[in-house]
Amino acid sequence: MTSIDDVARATGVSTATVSRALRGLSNVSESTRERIRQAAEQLGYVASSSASGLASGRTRAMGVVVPSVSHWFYTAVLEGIDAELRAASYDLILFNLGGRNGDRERVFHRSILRKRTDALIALCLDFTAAEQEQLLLTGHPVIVVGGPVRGLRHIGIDERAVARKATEHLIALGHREILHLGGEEDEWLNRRVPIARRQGYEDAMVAAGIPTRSEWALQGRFSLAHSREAIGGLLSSPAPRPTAIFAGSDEMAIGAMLAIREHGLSVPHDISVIGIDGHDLAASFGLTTFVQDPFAQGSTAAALLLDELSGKPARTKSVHAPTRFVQRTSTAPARS
Amino acid sequence: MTSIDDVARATGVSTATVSRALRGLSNVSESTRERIRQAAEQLGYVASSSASGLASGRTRAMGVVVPSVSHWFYTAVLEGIDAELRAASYDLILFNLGGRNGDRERVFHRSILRKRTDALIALCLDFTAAEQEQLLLTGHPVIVVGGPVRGLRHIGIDERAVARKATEHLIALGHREILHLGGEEDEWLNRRVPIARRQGYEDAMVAAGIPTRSEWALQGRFSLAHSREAIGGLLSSPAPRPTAIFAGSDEMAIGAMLAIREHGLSVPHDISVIGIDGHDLAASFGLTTFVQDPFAQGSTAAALLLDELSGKPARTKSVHAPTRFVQRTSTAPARS
DNA sequence: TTGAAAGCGGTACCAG
DNA sequence: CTGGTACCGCTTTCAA
Repeated sequence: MTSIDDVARATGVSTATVSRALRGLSNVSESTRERIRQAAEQLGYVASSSASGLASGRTRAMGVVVPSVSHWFYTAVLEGIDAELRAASYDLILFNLGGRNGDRERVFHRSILRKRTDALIALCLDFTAAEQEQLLLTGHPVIVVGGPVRGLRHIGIDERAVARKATEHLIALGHREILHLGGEEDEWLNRRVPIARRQGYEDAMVAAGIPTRSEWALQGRFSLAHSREAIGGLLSSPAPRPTAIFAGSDEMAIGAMLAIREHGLSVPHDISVIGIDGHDLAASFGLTTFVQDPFAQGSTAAALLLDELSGKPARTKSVHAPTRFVQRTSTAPARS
Repeated sequence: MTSIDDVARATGVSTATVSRALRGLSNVSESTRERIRQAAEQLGYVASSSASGLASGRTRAMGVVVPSVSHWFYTAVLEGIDAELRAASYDLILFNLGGRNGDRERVFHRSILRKRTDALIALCLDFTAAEQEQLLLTGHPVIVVGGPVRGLRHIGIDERAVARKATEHLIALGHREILHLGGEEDEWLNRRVPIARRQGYEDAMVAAGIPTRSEWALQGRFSLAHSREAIGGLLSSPAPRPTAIFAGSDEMAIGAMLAIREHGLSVPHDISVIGIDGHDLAASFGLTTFVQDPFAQGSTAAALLLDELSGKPARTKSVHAPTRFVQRTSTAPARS
């Protein structure tokens, strides 16, 4: 493997100059720089990240901690982060907590703290106090994307407010029998998201003076299949039917729509459905929803950290990402 | 940041011994090892990956090159790889080529070759001769998951054979008017996958003596939305309708099913649909398909590279991953 | 079983 | 603008 010495030898300058030239530092004459560049290119020289990391204390890599990689939201954020990092030629190290059974403990200890990254982005994760302490100990800038985490700044939509607005849309259409299909309020994830969305629903109901019924709080576990089953079960039962459903995510909303159609009912004629997210599939299903832009959230977060790494002052406060209401064909006025 | 010297000082042994003890090498007495372990734990010491990488020549990280991260197949493979790496406490560095406009060139040069990884897994990518050469130059073991690449070993299903079997299923049901909804045969991806799937379709048709029609080769671009539109367009036109559709992926198949239903037709009564993949959504839509297991493919690939890194002899030949036929409700006998 | 010391391949400070 | 040269923090012979 060709090293910096080879390049130095080939060009007749010192390794110090080669290093400076190749990194684009200013104090190198253009002619030397060009000569060095050519030699490096010709020899196929690429600096070892271990060596430069050790010497400079900067790894030029960013860590991204995700609860899983197979959900629309996570992958979209990941793409956004990646786009930004790629532009800055930073590498992306993926720390997958691996769902509920991939022990966080070890991932945390072995990898994240291994000084392999200059900064960290966490997706929709809640951290224990101990974990947060460890994170701060690394001295790396950290930011959370997706769900608020006490003690850490984050960027994400105002979950509760958006959920409220979505529910209000249904209420404004004259619906009062509104079911809430919620995500799992589970410990290993950031439970604050599904909780906030449920609360937004309740806010709207309370404000409109509509009583909520416990049997109309269904669990869709953020999954299309589970939601389909849950709503299917309801429709098969003799229980009273809602005239509208507010789902805590588009995937759940679509699952509900499938179930409704399978029962020979029509969306929105018999039951209106609204979601939150702006999932890829939403348009294909004609789902009315509040669209958020996870790609932008990811790239914003990455850009922010990159800025800090290059010396700009840190912004410690959290940011609310925008959402946009998109009316499609899954919601309609309640039949009187 | 606590370094190995701190631990050495705290325990009164040399850094060499600390290093050996913490890495579990055999030539350290159990008592010393335990003492060192405790001190390390207590001080919160974690070895710097840059330093150990530089000294040992091993980074304990694996690179994964993906064309994008937001498709079912890629994320599933990624999860599989990750599970394996996590178990071996290897880190995963994600190299996202970023679709068609994220310049591969730079990603390749700057990152992959930066000696940041010990091995490389490429998903469904075709490489130029130059790229392959660079890969080999790194001296790292490489494997491809998903689509065959000339010159590199790979693990993936037998695309052509599976496509043929899927089509034969339709033929066996008495269908002759079979449309093929194919993926994009695009340069920046591994075009061999969609091509092989189309060829499998043609193989089956030819073998059954059924002429193929050019107007029944539609482009679904591996996307649900595009497929829905393509099939929707066909059904809106006065063109003759097929009695069955073989889609080159489940996502495309589902798009087709949506379009068919939107046109007031029934699946499978009016049109049968079959896919390939075993996508998460397939079950919810009752899609008959050939299921593959990308998670397993990913973990197999990772395990194989890990083995080689730990000295086991390399297996240079490619492997065909298994598929499983799953009959659901989207296919039925042709009406006579 | 343990220690001493020479690197690993760059970076960055200090001279010139 | 360029060169000399201590490190960076760990691994790995080689000796003891």
